This record gives sequence, structure tokens and C-alpha cells, in this order.
Amino acid sequence: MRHSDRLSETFSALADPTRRAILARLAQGEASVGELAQPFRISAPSISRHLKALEHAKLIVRTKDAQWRRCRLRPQPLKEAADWITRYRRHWEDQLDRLAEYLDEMPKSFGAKRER
Amino acid sequence: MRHSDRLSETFSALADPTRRAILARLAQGEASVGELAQPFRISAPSISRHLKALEHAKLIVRTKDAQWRRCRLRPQPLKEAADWITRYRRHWEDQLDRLAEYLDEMPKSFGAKRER
DNA sequence: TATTTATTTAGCTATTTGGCTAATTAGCAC
DNA sequence: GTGCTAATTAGCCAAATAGCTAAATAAATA
Repeated sequence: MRHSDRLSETFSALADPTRRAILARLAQGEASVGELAQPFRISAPSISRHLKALEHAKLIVRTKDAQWRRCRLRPQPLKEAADWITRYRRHWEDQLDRLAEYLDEMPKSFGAKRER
Repeated sequence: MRHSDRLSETFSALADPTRRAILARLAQGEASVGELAQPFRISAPSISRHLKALEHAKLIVRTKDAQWRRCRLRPQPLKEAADWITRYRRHWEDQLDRLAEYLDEMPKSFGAKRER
């Protein structure tokens, strides 16, 4: 597609609930296109395009098996995306720390009781 | 925007290198719009639209400070995205295990030497 | 060979995206 | 007030997206 970099392509592929559901299904084992399409009210060509997007993003591979195409998950780009995001882990953990501190302050300001 | 669910909105916001660079900058501390725009060859209105996308995705907040808008990172959606992706952690770790096994097999098949 | 099944490609449409310039709003300083 | 700076909104354009139906391809089966 139009993405210059891998990470953009990965996040873009993940930015669709149908494609995420397909990946969730493939996490349980490989499946044919028809099996993947079955839970959705979407036409076969549309599913095919979603799979092409996932394949282009290297999130799946498709192999021929008689008249079926079996799809398999390729987790590598997921790892790269996770690596990118978790550089910010400290930030959300700090935020939770601040929330905890704030809750600890509550009783003083409002006289409410909190058990520890 | 047009996203029905939070996760799609988050991934969509992350699927752009300019927006990811802006988040990386904000990870070091808050900044005004002008400061955020400075490293890019992109017009101010385009930056403004990127910031609006990030704000809509709840990845940043903008507060008024005289004639400036100061932007701050909001890491919560990043945590949610990381939580989603890391459900697949097992898969990429398994994959690395298989790669390691494969490399261990190499010497037998090819007679190459590998230290352990 | 003809039929059926699985999947993709072609081509259409409507919507979204991301860039731009020009114009507008908002606050500060004179 | 006027002017300066910061930022946004309005409006244009080209490309991408996601859906659809109809047609094409490929393999198995009768």
C-alpha cells in the first residue's frame, strides 16, 4: 500500500476490527479464507482484500492447498509494534502511580474512609 | 473520526510516522504546537490536524496557555493497545524458540560449526 | 468435458486521509 | 485601537480505503 515504513503498515493493518478479529482467530491455528470469512457479514471479496492487507503487512502468510488458501499468523510485526509501544510503558505506569497517590490523598481532603 | 471502537482509533492514530514522532517528542515532556511542528517540513495546519487526530484518540490533551496550546501525552490508550498486542506475545516467543531450534539443527544438516 | 467450490480480480461508489494555501480567531505588546 | 505571533478553520485536491456486485481463475469431482 502507500506506507513507507513497516510500523505504519502494521498499525494501519491493526486499525480495523475485522482484521484484528481475523488475527485473533488465526492465533488459535491456521484457517482457510472461507473459515475466516464465516463469522462476518462481509462479502468474500472484502475479506480477500483484508487478507491481502494483512499479508502485505506480513502479519499472515497464505499458502495454497488444493483449492483452498490456508492462512497462518506471522507474529513478527506484532512484536515490533509491541516493542515500539512499550517504550512508553513507564508513562502509563507513572500515571497509575499518580492515581494511587491521589486516591491516598482522598481521605484527607474529603474525610472518606479507605482501607489499606 | 469514523472509528467505532477505541482500539481502531488508537492504532489508526499510530499508523503515521509524523504522529508517532510527535508522541515520542511529548514523551520527554509537554510542548507547544509550534515546538512540535518545528522538526517537520509540514505546514502548521497539517500539524494541527495531526494533533487533532491524537487528541481525538485521547493520546494527548491540549490546554490553553496564553496564545499557546501546550500538549501533553496521555498514555492510557497506549497501554490498551499494548495489552491487545501482547496477547500474542506467546506466538512470537514460540517463533523465536523454533528459530533457535532450527539454528541448533544447522550443523547436522550442513556440517557447519557452531559454538554453543 | 462440464459442474461445483474456493478464492481473487475488475471495476464501481462513497468516504476518509493528508497535504496545501488563504482566511480567521485569540492573546499579547505597543 | 494597530500590529505581531500562535494556532485553528475553511476549502481544495489527489490518493487511499472499504464496501459492493459481476466476472475470472483454479482445482476437485462427477
